[in-house]
Amino acid sequence: MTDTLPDSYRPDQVEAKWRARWAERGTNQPDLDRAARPFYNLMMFPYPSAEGLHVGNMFAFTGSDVYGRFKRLQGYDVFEPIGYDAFGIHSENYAIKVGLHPAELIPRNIANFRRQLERVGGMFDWSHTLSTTDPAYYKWTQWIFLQLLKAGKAYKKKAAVNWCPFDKTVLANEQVVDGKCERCGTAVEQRDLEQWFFRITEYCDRLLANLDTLDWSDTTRTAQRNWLGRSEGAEISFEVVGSRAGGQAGQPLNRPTDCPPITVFTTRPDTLFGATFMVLAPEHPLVAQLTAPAQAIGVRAYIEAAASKDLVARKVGDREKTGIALGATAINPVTGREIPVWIADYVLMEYGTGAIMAVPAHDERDFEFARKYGLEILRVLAPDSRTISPVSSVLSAAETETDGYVLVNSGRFDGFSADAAKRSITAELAAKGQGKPVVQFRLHDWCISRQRYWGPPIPVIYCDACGPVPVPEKDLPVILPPIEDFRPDDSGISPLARHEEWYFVPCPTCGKRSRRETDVSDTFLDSAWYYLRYPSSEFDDVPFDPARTRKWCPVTTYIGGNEHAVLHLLYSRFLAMVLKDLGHIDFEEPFTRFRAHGLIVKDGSKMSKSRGNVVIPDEYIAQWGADTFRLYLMFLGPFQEGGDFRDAGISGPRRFLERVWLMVNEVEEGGELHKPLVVRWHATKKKAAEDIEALHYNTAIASLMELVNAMKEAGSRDRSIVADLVVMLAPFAPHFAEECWERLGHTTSVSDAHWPAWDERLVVSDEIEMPVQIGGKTRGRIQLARGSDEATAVALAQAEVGVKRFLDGKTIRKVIFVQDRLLNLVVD
RNA sequence: GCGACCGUGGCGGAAUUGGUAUACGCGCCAGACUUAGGAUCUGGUCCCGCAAGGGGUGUCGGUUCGAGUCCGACCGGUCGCACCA
Repeated sequence: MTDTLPDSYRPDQVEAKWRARWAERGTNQPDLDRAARPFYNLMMFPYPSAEGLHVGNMFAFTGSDVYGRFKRLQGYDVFEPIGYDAFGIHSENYAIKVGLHPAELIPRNIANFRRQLERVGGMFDWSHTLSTTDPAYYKWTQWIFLQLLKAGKAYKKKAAVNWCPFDKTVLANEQVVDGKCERCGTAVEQRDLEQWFFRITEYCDRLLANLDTLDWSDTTRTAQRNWLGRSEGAEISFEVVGSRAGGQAGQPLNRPTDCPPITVFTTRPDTLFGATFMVLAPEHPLVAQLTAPAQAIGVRAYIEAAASKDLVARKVGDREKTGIALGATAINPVTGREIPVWIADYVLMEYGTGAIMAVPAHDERDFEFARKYGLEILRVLAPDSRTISPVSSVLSAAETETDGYVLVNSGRFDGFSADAAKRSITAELAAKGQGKPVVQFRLHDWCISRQRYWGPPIPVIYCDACGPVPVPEKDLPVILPPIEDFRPDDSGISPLARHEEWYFVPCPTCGKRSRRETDVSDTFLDSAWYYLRYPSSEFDDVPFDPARTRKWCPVTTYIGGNEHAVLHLLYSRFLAMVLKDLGHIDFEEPFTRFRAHGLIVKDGSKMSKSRGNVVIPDEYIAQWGADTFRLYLMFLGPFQEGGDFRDAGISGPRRFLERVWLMVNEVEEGGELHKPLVVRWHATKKKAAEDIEALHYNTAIASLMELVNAMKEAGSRDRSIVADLVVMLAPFAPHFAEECWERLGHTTSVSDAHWPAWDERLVVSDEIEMPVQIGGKTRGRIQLARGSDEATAVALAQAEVGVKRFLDGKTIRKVIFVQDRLLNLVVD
């Protein structure tokens, strides 16, 4: 056990020694049941790719680890787990590409990840690791699905989905970028499939309201707010005229029919007088009834063309608007005028009611459409009601900047402000039963179905007699069968359906031969609850033990990438709310504090395989050691902003460690310390602590370097200072600090030391060198006692050389004195 | 298009409430020690100028005794979202 290392700093030996000791001693395993001050330090678990951890992962994990180690030095019982988000399309596609089975690849990748994670010195509790692909884990993912199903929060419906013909699977809207599959770049189509959904939209209000209570970075909260997309407005009903009920031919136009009114959602009920036509989404259920016979052929062709596009292509904003009139008219409820009804694919069935009232004068899209098809444009907002002629003014573009405008061409509402008109018009419509105030969200229900292999099977059985039957909890997990032919085909049926022994099962209710659900669930479901599993990972009879969960959850601090600011974090929040409502947990916000880290770039551009600038950390760690590598990553830029990885920079942190190493090995006892060094010492203890708490690791490290520089300058290797330095370095360079700590005579781990206390009276010196400015320009300096207010007198008496000549022939008009900061003499 | 953020030496980056611009590190220059150094140590390093001094934080303007910091306009960049009615 007394591994004697040479006097020169040999990172490879030091790090190997301490890795072994930590494992032997269980240094990084808090007692989860008895911890007095639990601190759950979570980082986003990685997808275990075949390439191994890249520098970006290392940066993120190290930054989180530094924070966890710091909290431990502050006396917390820090639980810092790590695991693997190993299910999902990414693994499956890679497996297909290299012709191996994911079940074979993933364990191999995980082993490699673990080796790297240990090598870099993370304070991970390996006794509580997990992989989402482990049946002991996904058993509970399936259990969660069943709880939602039981509670009516999961449902199945046929829905238009994005279909990637290459990956042969459904994609979430978020996975489609510019009409293309985010993974493979193939153009996405639209298909109708039966899908499982979670009712996240029921939680919109809570998801939004709680944001104000969270200690999260503003950018992340803003992103979530935008994603939820709350807007206030009104639903308005338009009676239909001149349509043909049931699409039958031969009835005269222009007479009321039994067609129900068209309901639209608008945020601008104040512009209702300017609604000169209506537009429905091509999929709108009333389209068939509203289509006049003369238009039937054209309308059908238009609908088919729209359906052949993917859902995202429909949403690309700069596309030219197209549409077709249905040959029906509706009645504007406030003007009584008949306005034509059109369909156009710029109106989306998924938002609002799938129908809009078009106000071309004040909406760019409607304006463009009206221009193209020669529809009436009627201005209803103007700077002043008297300056605008009552007839429609000619506009060259939609007038959308209408702050402070008032209504015109709006009958009895002329002169109303937009806000007043919104209220009044909505109220009037409501009184007539033709409208009501409505709040809309942009968020849709969460589609969790994936027609894929590599995921947890959704635990449902379809029986011809009993219908869909949930798999009984005692039968969980529904094991993902180890089939060889896991490739998806374009049938839209999961590969699992081809596996007959698995596919056909007796109905749990009646025992008849039935079929399993063959869709697997979204990877985001795996990751939406993993934080609950870590503290309880050794329990196999419950997903999360109540006592453990109460002690450790919610997560104290969560650090991760902003790319998950919306989906992962939103889904996790939603699931926590559901689990709380169902009585499984007693909190509804899973992550008390969230911070997003920055991105590491290489030579100014994002690292990517295609650019060929991906940095493999292993080589750097081998050459420089994990401690130097960690220190460098944390020093190269602000953690929350990321930075540029450049080879040259890494030698600085290494030299710094070498210097500290020398000090430790030549440490001196006792001796008197010069005041400036004492001040620097105490100031560093304070500043480094504050900086680490704020995740300003780069400046924390800089302050430690300054302390070392000050010691060198003073020729001091004082034992107390060196010991404090070692402790403060421990979060960044843990193996190094352990070795130094031992050499200083300690037998316990440096991670069980305490962050050095500072004396608040000693963090600033009592002598100040104060700048003296004349007219705002620094002309000299004076020595002054802290707290002194005699700067002016001192400056005039003491600073002849530097200051006086600037005062010759001038009058001092004003004296600006900021205590302990500066003196500014304003002259004429 | 909308939203958020950001422009500081040769480079990565520091700068409490507006208060000595460029901390810390890299690189570079000079010197020392060396058979040697791409090791180590010492000193220097925003620009112009011998100096006194002057200029300087993307550009232009404003507020202020004082602006990297606040306000307005513009230029450039990064990241989200994107026909959301």
